[in-house]
Amino acid sequence: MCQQTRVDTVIPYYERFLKRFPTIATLAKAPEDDVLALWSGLGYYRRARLLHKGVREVVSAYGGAMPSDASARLGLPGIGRYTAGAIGSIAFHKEEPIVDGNVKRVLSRLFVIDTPLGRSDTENAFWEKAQHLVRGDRPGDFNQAMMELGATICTPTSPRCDECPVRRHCRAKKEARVYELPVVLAKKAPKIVQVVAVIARAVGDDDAAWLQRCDQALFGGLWNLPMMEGEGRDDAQEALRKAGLRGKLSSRKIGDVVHILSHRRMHVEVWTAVVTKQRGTMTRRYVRHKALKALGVSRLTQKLLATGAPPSEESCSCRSRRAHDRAACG
DNA sequence: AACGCGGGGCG
DNA sequence: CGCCCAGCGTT
Repeated sequence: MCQQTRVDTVIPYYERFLKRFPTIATLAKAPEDDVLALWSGLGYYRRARLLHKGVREVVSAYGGAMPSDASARLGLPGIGRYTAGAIGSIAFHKEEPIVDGNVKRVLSRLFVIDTPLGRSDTENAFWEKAQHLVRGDRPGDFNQAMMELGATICTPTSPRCDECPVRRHCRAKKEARVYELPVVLAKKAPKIVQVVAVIARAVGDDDAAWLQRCDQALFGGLWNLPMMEGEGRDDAQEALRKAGLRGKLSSRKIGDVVHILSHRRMHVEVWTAVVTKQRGTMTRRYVRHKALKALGVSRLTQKLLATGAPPSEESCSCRSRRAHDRAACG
């Protein structure tokens, strides 16, 4: 969960997740929908799918116990250098390094590593330094201390060098280059995408909306509304058709939603439709609002569904459940 | 060696 | 509004 996501954001998800899946066995046994349901809103949903896949492999290939061997760990889905090192150093007390965003900042300053982040030579330099430093009988504590140092003292914009326990060893401080490190390359501007989405309800049943589980890269494994790139009524109609639905589209869009991702800026037109009743399949079906929390759903989908339901008092914990369900599905 | 992949909180 | 976060897998 902590891959590219702040610890403070993760904590409530983590608590809920471990309450529901306290062991490798329970997680391995669970359907993917259950796993994604608890991940909903956290983002980077591939992490959840890889975790699930990895845990199943731990069961099938290693008898349900995380392998202590480093290369075996690295071979598991979802486990890269960082996670392998975290497990190795913290769980197995092995002298394995950890390099995360915090550690990169600390090391780049400590040793003046001034090549750009993300470049392989730069990244290798970090791992080499970290590997060299993690010596002793408490590698887990050392690694966590490095991350903590980066999180609390050696911060991106306002480092507190006067309080830094390793200030005397810091080459960047000595050379007054702390503020120029690490070197971050300019990131590409997010691509703007115009999208139409349709909240489709069956005739005589306004309590459920048609969702389909997509497997493509964006929001893979999650349940989404019929959606496609485009704008206007014709494209909304096309989205409905592509979803395999027949029915009447609303005369106008009912709203617009802007959704910001790190690499995309999505402008979404929200339409509604009343469609002929239809049986669902494994990957597409009507979902009642109450059943929504049992499935993986992105924030975007939550926003889109909420567009048809102006918040009465509180957004989620309504007293009148039925009215809320009805409203939230358009 | 680059790039795609969410979402939120803070300056 | 921009930045960056206890990264990983794919191309």
